[in-house]
Amino acid sequence: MTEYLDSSPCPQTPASFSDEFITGLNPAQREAVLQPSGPLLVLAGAGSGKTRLITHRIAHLIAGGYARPTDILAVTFTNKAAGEMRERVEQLLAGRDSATGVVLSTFHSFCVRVLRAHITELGRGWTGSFSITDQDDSTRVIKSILKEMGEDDKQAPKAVQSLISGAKNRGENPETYYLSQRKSGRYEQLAAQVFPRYERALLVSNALDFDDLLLRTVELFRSSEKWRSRYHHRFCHVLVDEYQDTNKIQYELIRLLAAGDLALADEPFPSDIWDRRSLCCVGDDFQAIYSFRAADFRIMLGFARDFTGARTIKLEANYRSTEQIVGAANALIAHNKTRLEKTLVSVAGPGSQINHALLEDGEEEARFAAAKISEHIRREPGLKAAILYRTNFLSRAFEEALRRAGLKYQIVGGLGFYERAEIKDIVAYLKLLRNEDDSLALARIINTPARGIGDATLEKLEVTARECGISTWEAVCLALQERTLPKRALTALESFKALIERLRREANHEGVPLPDLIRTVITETGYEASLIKDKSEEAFNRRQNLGELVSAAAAEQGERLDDFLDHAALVSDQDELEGETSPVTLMTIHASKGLEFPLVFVVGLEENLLPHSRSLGAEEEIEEERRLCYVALTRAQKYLYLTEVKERRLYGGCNLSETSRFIKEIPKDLVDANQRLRPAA
DNA sequence: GATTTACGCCTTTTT
DNA sequence: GGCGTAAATC
Repeated sequence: MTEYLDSSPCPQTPASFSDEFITGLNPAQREAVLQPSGPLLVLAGAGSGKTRLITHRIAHLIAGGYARPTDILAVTFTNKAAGEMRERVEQLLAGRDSATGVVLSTFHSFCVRVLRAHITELGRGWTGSFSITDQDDSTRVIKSILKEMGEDDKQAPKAVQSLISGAKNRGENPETYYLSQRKSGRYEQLAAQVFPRYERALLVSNALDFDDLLLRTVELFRSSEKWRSRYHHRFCHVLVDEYQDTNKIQYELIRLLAAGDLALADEPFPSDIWDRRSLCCVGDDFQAIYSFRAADFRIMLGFARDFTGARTIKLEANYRSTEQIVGAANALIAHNKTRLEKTLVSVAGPGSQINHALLEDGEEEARFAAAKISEHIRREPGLKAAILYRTNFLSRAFEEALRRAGLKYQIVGGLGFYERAEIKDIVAYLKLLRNEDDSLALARIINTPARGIGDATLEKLEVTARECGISTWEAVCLALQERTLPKRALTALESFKALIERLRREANHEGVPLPDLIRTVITETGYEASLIKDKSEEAFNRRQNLGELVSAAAAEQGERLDDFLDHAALVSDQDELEGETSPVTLMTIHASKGLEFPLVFVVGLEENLLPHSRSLGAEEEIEEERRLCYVALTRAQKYLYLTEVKERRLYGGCNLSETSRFIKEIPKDLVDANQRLRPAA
């Protein structure tokens, strides 16, 4: 585990002025790059060169002598964004300085590193080998707590999980949440009851959920003067990407890093704290589409108030899209009340009109898209297209139509590699090897493959564990000692325990390469044998996936088990979207943020779909849907098609559709509404 | 303890 | 209309 803290405090006076990294930038971008100290908010409109700005700023800080690479922390929301930025900074500095020391990571992986090094000092019982619990597992824990409480509502686990997650991201703890929820709805009351038990369950498992990663890091910095000040002094230059998507905890973390001790008091910071440091937050309130995940773009709107002396720079030149597309997006977003003043101007020049088509039904809509894409590609070979929709179930019809049209496509979303059952199983074994108290991992694999330890046995072990306040693994050891279970169960448990201990010795043995360890786990546990026995095609695929897991471990030369597990927990499907080789990409609008395509279809532009029926309540929700539509439109570079349907089939039934209000908010003169599906050739 | 059948669900989801 | 979970059966 690499530690962050090993360097002396930040310098420094600039060695020499360098204008090397501002050539080719527009005046607003230059201003943002050439501001080496102080708080800076950059409002970066869609397609305004945000990544360019961040990477050039980092390069300038280093090459200009304002900072050493190790003084810089840049946080993003996805591993993909972090990776791309690292690559570009390295290119910019190629041959002279190295960007290797720059800490460029996601909020979550940054926090994991900090916590692996210091979490014991929180004194709450977690150790540095804590497990990371994903959303799926955390819902599972909540489900079992609810079951114990005699609550068997099917929606409850997910609802409660999201309420608890929301509460944690707002900085609430079980006590404050309980007090604030006395008079609220059913799920809220349930959540208030589950919350403390959930927290205890994670602690006993020596596990942290995604929210904890942020929360406990903030807790550590708040409680430990030493680490707060060490990290504050270490990172004099902090950059935050997608600032509109930060939540309260992330904001608190940024404050602690930027201001150190001063962040504890609820007072404005004196301006001299910025003498040798900077905080640069980059975002676009028009693209805030994650409030359902507790992100709060009002944090960004309050930047100037929070950081006195802050400068705000707007990047309003759009290099991506034609005038028509930018015009439509501007007109649409103008209908939102809560937003900062900002008008995107296309510098890409005029293009063709936006196309709007009203089709009979979903099938015709799909055929229309496929036909138009073929037509465009015939005219401009190599053109890349995207089909964007609000909800995943819309993808089906398009897949079918694209297949028939002979167009290759890729779908973003769905099950990621590390979300597949067989991968999660093997990862669960590995987690258990590192952290024996991980009762979630243990529950997952204790009878996978089947080894005669059934639900009844596991249930008894878990009850004992709960009653004694110990982990399930400890309960297994206890049961074996006291012989408190039927003979058959004990025999099965005995050999399970021996298996895990054997594997653990293997894992702790220095010099065993990780791929070999994973191979051993796959074979020794009988996992592979059970897949070989199963003659189905699915079992075959699973074996292939496990092979990929071994290759993934082999690809990272010399990676340790700890790092591999962290990687597996924090990597997402989004990150794997590389090499857009297919001519057509299908995805939700959410997944498309940050991407661009010459040809874009935004489909299903109907009331109840976009805006979604569940968002029709409050005005704020409609505004979020409008921002979602804004994100969709601004993905397009040259050609944009908006489609809707007269009759939409939902869950078997047929529904008459109504044109989305967002279509009506786009000026008519920008739109060619006479698009028809011509009979297929 | 494993296999089958029926029931009930159906927004988005950076980590 | 299709999928995943959960009770019911062998």
